[in-house]
This record gives sequence, C-alpha cells and structure tokens, in this order.
Amino acid sequence: MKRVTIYDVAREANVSLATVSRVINGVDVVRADTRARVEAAIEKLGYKPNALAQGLALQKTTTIGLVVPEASFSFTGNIINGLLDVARIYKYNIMLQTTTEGISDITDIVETIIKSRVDGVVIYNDQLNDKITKDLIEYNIPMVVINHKVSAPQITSVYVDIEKAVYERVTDYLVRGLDKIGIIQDRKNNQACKLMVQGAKRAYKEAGKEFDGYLMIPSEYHTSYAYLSEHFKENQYDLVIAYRDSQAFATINAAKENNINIPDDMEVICVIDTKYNSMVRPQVSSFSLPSYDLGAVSMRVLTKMLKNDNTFDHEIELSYLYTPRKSTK
Amino acid sequence: MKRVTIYDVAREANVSLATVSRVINGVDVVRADTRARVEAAIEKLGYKPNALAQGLALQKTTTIGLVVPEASFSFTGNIINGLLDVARIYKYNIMLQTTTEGISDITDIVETIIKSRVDGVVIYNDQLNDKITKDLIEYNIPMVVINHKVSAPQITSVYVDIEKAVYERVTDYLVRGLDKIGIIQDRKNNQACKLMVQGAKRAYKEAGKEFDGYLMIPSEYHTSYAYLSEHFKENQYDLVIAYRDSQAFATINAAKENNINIPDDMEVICVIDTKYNSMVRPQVSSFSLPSYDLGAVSMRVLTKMLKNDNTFDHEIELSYLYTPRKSTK
DNA sequence: CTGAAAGCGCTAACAC
DNA sequence: GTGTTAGCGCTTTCAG
Repeated sequence: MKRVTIYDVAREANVSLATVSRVINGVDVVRADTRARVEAAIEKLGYKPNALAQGLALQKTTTIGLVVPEASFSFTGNIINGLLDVARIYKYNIMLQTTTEGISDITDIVETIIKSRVDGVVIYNDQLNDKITKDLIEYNIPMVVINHKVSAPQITSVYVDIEKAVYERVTDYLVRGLDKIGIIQDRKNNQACKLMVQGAKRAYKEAGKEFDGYLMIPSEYHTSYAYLSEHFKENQYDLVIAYRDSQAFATINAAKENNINIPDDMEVICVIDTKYNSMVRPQVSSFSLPSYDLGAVSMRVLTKMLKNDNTFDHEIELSYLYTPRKSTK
Repeated sequence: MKRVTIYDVAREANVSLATVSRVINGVDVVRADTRARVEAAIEKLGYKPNALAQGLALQKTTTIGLVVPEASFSFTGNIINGLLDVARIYKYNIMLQTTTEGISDITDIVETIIKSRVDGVVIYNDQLNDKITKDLIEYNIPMVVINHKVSAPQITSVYVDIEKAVYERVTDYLVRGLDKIGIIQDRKNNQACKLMVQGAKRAYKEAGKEFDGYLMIPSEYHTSYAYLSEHFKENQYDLVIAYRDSQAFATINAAKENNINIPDDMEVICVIDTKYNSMVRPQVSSFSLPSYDLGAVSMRVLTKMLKNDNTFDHEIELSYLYTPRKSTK
C-alpha cells in the first residue's frame, strides 16, 4: 500500500500543494477549473488526507477521548450511543478507553488518552473521588464529567440529581407510613450509592426518623441475589431501592424465593434501567435516567467548550422521570 | 496550556533532541548519567510525547479502529471489553465508530477511520455483505471481521459457526420427532438469521422434511412481542429459536400471554445471551457465544497481523457451548 | 555515546 | 488566485 500524499496530488494536478490544501479544506478562493483539476487528481489517485499530519499542523485533532467503566455496557452503551450520535454531527472522532476496577488508575488512562492529543475528554465513572478530580483538573484540558458533580473552570459536569430522586421517593413512602426501606449496595457504583443513601437519610431526618436500611452485601457473597435470598428470610421491607435494574431483578428473584410477593408484600424500585426492564416480569419501576441524553448532552457541551463558546452552564442537571411500573403498588 | 516539547526537554537537560528521543524510546545506548539528566528534565517539565508527531514520523499510530453497530451494547459491550483488555496489553489505542442502520454507510465509516491512520481495524457488523467486504478489501489495511466469514489475504475473520449450531440443535429435535420449529427474524441481524435458517434447512432436509418455520415479523408490528402475542394464538411450536436473549424473553412473554407453558408446551432457545439471562425466569437455554473471546481473539490476531507474524489462521472459528437452562426440557 | 539534519504530511502566513 | 516556505513534534540515519 503506497500512500499518496498531498504532493502527489499537486503534481498530478499541476498545482502547488497549497492549492490542494485549499480545496480539501474548502477554502473558497480557488478558481473553479483549478479546483476541478485538483478534485479529479484526488479522485484518480484515491488520496485521503492524513489526519495525523493535519492534527500536527493545526494543533487540533477533532478527536475526543471517552473514558467509561468496562462493565455494565447496557447503560453505558446508551451513553456512548448518545455521545457518538452528536460526535458524528460535529465530525469528531472518539478514542475509547475503559477503566477496570482496581487494575487501572483513572488518571493513567486519561494520561494515555491525552498523549494522543485529543481535543477534549468525556469521563463517565462512578469511582471518581475528590483526589482524582483534582488530578484531572490539572491536565487542564476541556473535559466533561458524567454523573458526578464537579466544579472547575475547565470541567463541565452533566448529571442527574440522584440524591434528590431518592429523597423524593422515600419521602413519599414515609408520608404514607411505610418506613421499612432498604437500599442495596452496588459494589461497582460507590458514588451513586452514596448519593442514594444521602437522599434517604435526608428524607428520614425530615420525618424525624433515622435511616438504617443500607443493605451492604457481605464480601463472602458473590452476588446480591445470594445474599438477599438469605436476608429476606429474616427481614422484611416495604420498599427496596436498587441502583441498576439487574440488581432489582436479583432482588425480585430473591423475594420470590422467599414467597414474598412483589409488589403486594414488598415494592422494588431501581434508578437506572435498560431495555431488559421492558422484557422482565414484573417490570421494575424506575427513575429512567436519561442515559442517551447524558451522552448526547455531554458531547454537545464539549463541542461548545472546544470552540470557546461560553453559552452554557458548567453544571448541567438533567432531569429524571419517575416511572411507576409493576413492581410498585 | 503551554505544551512542552522534546526541544524543551533537550534544552533543560542540555542534550540534543536526538538523545531525548532515545531515552523516551528506551534505545539502550545512552549513558546512564545522561539518561538520568533527561529523565529528570522530563519529570520536571511534565513532558508527554506527542503521539501525533510520533505517528507521523513512524508511520504507525499504535491505534486501531473499531467499528460496531450502535445498538445492542450488551453483547457488543462484551466484545469491546475483550478487545480493550488485550489492546491494553499491547498498548494499542482504540478509535471507536458505530454504524447506524440505514444512516451511515459502513464503508464511509471505515473511510473516516482510515484517515486517522489507524494501523488496523476490527469490524463487527451483521449487515456486512459481499459488496461491502469487497470494498473493505480494497482499503488494503490489516483488518479483522467478527462473526462474518470472509476470505482475503488482508482480512482475518473470527467467528462462531451459527449455521452449525442451529443445525445440530434442530437435528436433535427432529430426531425426537419434534418438528414444529420456529426461527424468529431479527431485523438488526440479517446475516445471523440467514445462517440460522440455513442450519435449520439443512437439518430438515437431511430428515427428509422441509423447513417452513421462519417467523418474519410483519413490518406493521413494532416489536416481536406484539406480533408473537398474536401469532401464538393460532400457531403452536415445539421449539422457538431466537437470535438474542431479549427476543427470547419477548417470546416467552408472548407465550405466557397465551397460556403456553415454557418449557412444557413450547421450548425456547437463543443464540447470544447477556448477563440479563441469568436474572430472568425462566432462564433461556442458549449457545453462549463467547462474546468476550470474540473481541479478545480479534485484537490478539490483529496485533499479529500488524507485526507480520504469520502464525495464525485467516479464518478463526471459536466454539460455542450449548447450555441448557430452564426454557428447554 | 551524542549531535546535526532530513523527513513524516499538512497548514497558514506571506509573497507574487 | 496560486506558489513558497516555515513550522507542527518526533524519529532516524549518518557523522563525529
């Protein structure tokens, strides 16, 4: 595969490389016939601009880095879809990296992505903490963080207020006198769980009670299902809230095992759901986090950051819509 | 953000840029103390090599392009995970692109990916046909195609023999005298469905019968579920085979709706499954396509192609493992 | 063991 | 309108 360069095209069309550059960049000063000649040459030679060289010369790559956790691709997948859809509109390329719990340091990953000179990066990761975000800020590159609120000039965050979502729902139950509420730990989503518990605590506090329903899965149990099957033998709940739908399914299965009827004996709600929630019986009531939008909005705002368009907020809250289904009364 | 270049490091360390280049590339001829000086300078300045410039100079980017369909990220997600895991080992970066049915031409997508001078590309897409693969071959770039057998020197295919899988299973039923078998169309996976039907046809033919169980979902129905709920009122099956688990779930739900008991009245099998299959009741028997391996093996073989290591086959068949679960007797 | 210099492919002033 | 030329940041002979 011999590569054809801008020089080859120039020679073929009998013009200088500057002119070729002009036509491939749509600079509108080239005479029509010259342009035609150049285009013919490009076609004939099958010339494709080398994005690398362009990137070097322009100091921009029209590529953004995307960092997501490796697991749970159904929800993440939606985010990616949303992001890619708008990336395509603005002609951005995506460099994808995944973080593996424990194994890979988030900052390392961002580091390798930055080496390839992306124009900006989008991060979705539940393991973010203050130390990491501080490191990220130092990279001083346009960045948007999904589902984690951060405040920094170079960083925009796009998120849903999970704390509030849980707070509102829990309050609703407390008002009705239902106060045996459990929140299931999700090992992969510390941050989200923390927010959920915070929301619950706030609701309980306002009701003059104290929240004590955090269901930590002991490490000897490999799955929530295994633990809950045991746990439900001794404990009963009015409502169980899980982060992802898969956990809600596990909860429901564990309940069935103990002859606990959903939703009559116990109700179940999850925060994020996937298409599988529509195929399962009973379907789980959820907050329907706008996964696709999370990705799409993030990319959209990143394009604005990249062109120094400041007509946007640095903390963008997307709303959720609580959707009751068959797992609640 | 002022960028620090190799020149800055050279000046700081009082050496030439050639020397700096040597140390960052681990060329082992630099005297220890010079090396130390350079490393100190790198550290002090926070220098990060510009992968773009390296790519230009080296004519290789250590980046591969990955093209996948936009939907169904759970199975695709596993492929991506597998691919990324081995990509990380070999220090490859990933440029991700998705194909959208109808909207984006696969060849266009590959084209934009090639412009960024990736060293190779991996494609997973069910809409591939002979015309497209022919175009792909012309790009003359190391390429591996997942789940679609192609024969070309520059292309390696990594796949599971779905035709055989279905053939074997169907034969098994036919032998037992069960010959009301349906295969559900999957609009997003033409190719896979075609293979499934081929397998069924072969089995029927060998049994001296003719297969007529291809369940085409009429276009006025938006979901398989909607159609099957109707369809099962009039038709009955011994076995229904779906491509993905989500379709199997739909089938099961539609069956329940018609008081058809799974697996007693009708059995259900799917080809690919996701983690959701373990959370659903009844769990669906499946062929357990090795999604993760599909990605991992593809990346592994691509690295071999890229270093002209020819110790591999150009058609790599991965095996499936038929896993009976609760949806079959 | 280290430095000088050419070249990777392209863009963007600056001339003409 | 079009051509010339100096970078963009790095690698790699080739000298020394």
